[in-house]
Amino acid sequence: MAKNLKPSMKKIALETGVAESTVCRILNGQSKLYAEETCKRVMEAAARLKYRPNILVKGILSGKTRTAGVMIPPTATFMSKIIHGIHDELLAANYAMFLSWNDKEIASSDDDTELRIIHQLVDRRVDGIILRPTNDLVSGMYFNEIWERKLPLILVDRDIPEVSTDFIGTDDNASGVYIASKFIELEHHNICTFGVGITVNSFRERVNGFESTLSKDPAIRYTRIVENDLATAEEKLRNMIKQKDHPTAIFCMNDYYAVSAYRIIKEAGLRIPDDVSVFGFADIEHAELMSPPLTTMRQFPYEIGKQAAQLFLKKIESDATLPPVKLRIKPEPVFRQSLSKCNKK
Amino acid sequence: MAKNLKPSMKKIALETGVAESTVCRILNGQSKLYAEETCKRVMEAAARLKYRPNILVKGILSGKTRTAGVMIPPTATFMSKIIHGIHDELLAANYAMFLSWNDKEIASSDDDTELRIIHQLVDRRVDGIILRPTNDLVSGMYFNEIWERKLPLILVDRDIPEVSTDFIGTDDNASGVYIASKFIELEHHNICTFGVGITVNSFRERVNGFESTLSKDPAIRYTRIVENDLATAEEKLRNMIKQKDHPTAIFCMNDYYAVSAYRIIKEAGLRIPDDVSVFGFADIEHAELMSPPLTTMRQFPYEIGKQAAQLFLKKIESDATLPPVKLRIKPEPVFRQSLSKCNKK
DNA sequence: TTGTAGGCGTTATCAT
DNA sequence: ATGATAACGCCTACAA
Repeated sequence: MAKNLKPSMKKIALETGVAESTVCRILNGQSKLYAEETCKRVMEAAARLKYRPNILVKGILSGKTRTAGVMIPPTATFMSKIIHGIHDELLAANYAMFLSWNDKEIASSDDDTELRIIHQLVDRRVDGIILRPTNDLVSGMYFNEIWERKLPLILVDRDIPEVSTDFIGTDDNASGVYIASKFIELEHHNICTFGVGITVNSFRERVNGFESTLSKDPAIRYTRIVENDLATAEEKLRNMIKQKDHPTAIFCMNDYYAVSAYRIIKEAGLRIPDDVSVFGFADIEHAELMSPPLTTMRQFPYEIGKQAAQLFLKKIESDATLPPVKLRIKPEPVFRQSLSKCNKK
Repeated sequence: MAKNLKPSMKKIALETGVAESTVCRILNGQSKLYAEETCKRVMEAAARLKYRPNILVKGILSGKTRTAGVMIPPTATFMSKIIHGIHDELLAANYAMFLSWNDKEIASSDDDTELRIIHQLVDRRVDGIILRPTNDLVSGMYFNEIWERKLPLILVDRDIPEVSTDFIGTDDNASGVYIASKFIELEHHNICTFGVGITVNSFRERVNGFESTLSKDPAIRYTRIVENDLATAEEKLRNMIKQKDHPTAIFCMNDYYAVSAYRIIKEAGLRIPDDVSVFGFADIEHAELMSPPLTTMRQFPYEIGKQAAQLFLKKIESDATLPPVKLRIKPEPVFRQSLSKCNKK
């Protein structure tokens, strides 16, 4: 009977006795060209067969799939919110989103996950890619696969400095400056940073802004604890905090490290903020529930996602090669109870 | 010069002076059929042109895109973990994942987001769909679009009872039974539930198991507070808790409602668990940080996701129509400090 | 107002 | 050991 199994224009054409091109034009809104009677028959058949266009074909023909490849792990709320922003913006523009990621922290040379994912995306002819670099040592290797194909690439949250790509994230440097100024304003003179992963650009920027501000005041004693792994960092902080002249103010590279710092400070029998002030970064949910509630910087992940997707769409829909955009959204301090004026000496 | 802009088999064929079908076979691992020299030339050209196969075409030809449509909002950690499980399993099988969702709670009739998303997926010819129903009133409408095309559909977290589809989730009924038994064991005689959204099947199951167990003991006084909106539910609980004979044990439909219950109990000047015991559901992160730390049921979202994806793959890769699977993973109680023996009377 | 023909990139089939 | 051809579903020129 019906030769073709799946609904297609050909099948509609066969059933209605018109040419495929007729079906095509009617279904694509050029019905005014045709006799009302023909249109009706075609539309009716399409509805009856539950016809849906095959976008894969359009993709082949036009080279545009209205699809974005997104490589961001939804492992923390912060990241999920970025994805959320991207998603909403893409959906509004009727784009679909592939989501995939490699959540392994360490870049073992035999792990080709990133490459496999990029190939999955390229082979499906996504129009571009939005990704959050894991750290700047690894990711670079795979970027070639993207650039070689001249696919728009938008980085979020973490920039890769050596490379001129579009980037949407937080103004980390300014944040570091802000927090340092705050510590100075509160008369702290013995200060340290605490965190893991200096190969992550956002952390580096925070530290840079922070240190450059502190260094203006020669009376300040400063120690940087940003190690390659948490255990080492914790060990260092534990040792410092035991000393009589321990730091009175700690800038934690993010709120998770602040949780860790809290524990170390409390174990040493010190109080927050009376003995040690703590400033976090990111404003994760339980920052508010910590005791005392953590003072931290609130970022705008949903907004970052939205902006990233908007830029993505702009890049795609203008054929011209636009110069790379770097957008750093200013975070907002959230003052709670982990910060006070220096009580010491 | 090179006529075609993008790398393709045709282009490789042109550059190397062989036929397209030759290129095709060599690139698909049938090189032993050919002269070494030819293979080398073709491979070299492919590498030089950075050739990547166009999977869209394979999709058209084979009807298989190695792609899943996933409709789950990564709005809570629980859901992100489900997505994580699905992702890992799909990636291992070299499937790609479209992710999209409608996070509007209320089903306004002019909101066609769900339908639009399903069309996005269908039009891109996904091999099947994994989704978490928002509630059983709404989603049904759109399922037709999926069934009509005989696409495998796997439900996660929330089943839709009237419908015989594959489902992977938590054993909610057994959980309700368990918690009720626990309350009875702790000699509570005045008990209530607290939550929002009885049109959500998982909640209904929890309540069913809970109530059916309680009803075996006629000495127990029981009130169900499961309303259509949070404000109403809170109002009811607030009123109850003020009474002299307030409930001494509350089963919250999930941990978020437990947060709300905690506040109401504390505002009434009562202590947890001395005056009122609270049992949550889901084990969200800050359950542990609440004061007192919340006793709750831990679910296994990552596992749910993995199982869902495995089932998805099984459905797709066997042509036969398998009977629907319903898998309910048993959650695990996590005892912390919000639960105690009844002190009253 | 409608139809025909060719092509997009790949593969399977049937030659040579 | 290699080529030619048709087909997948859709679209665009170019007829008629």
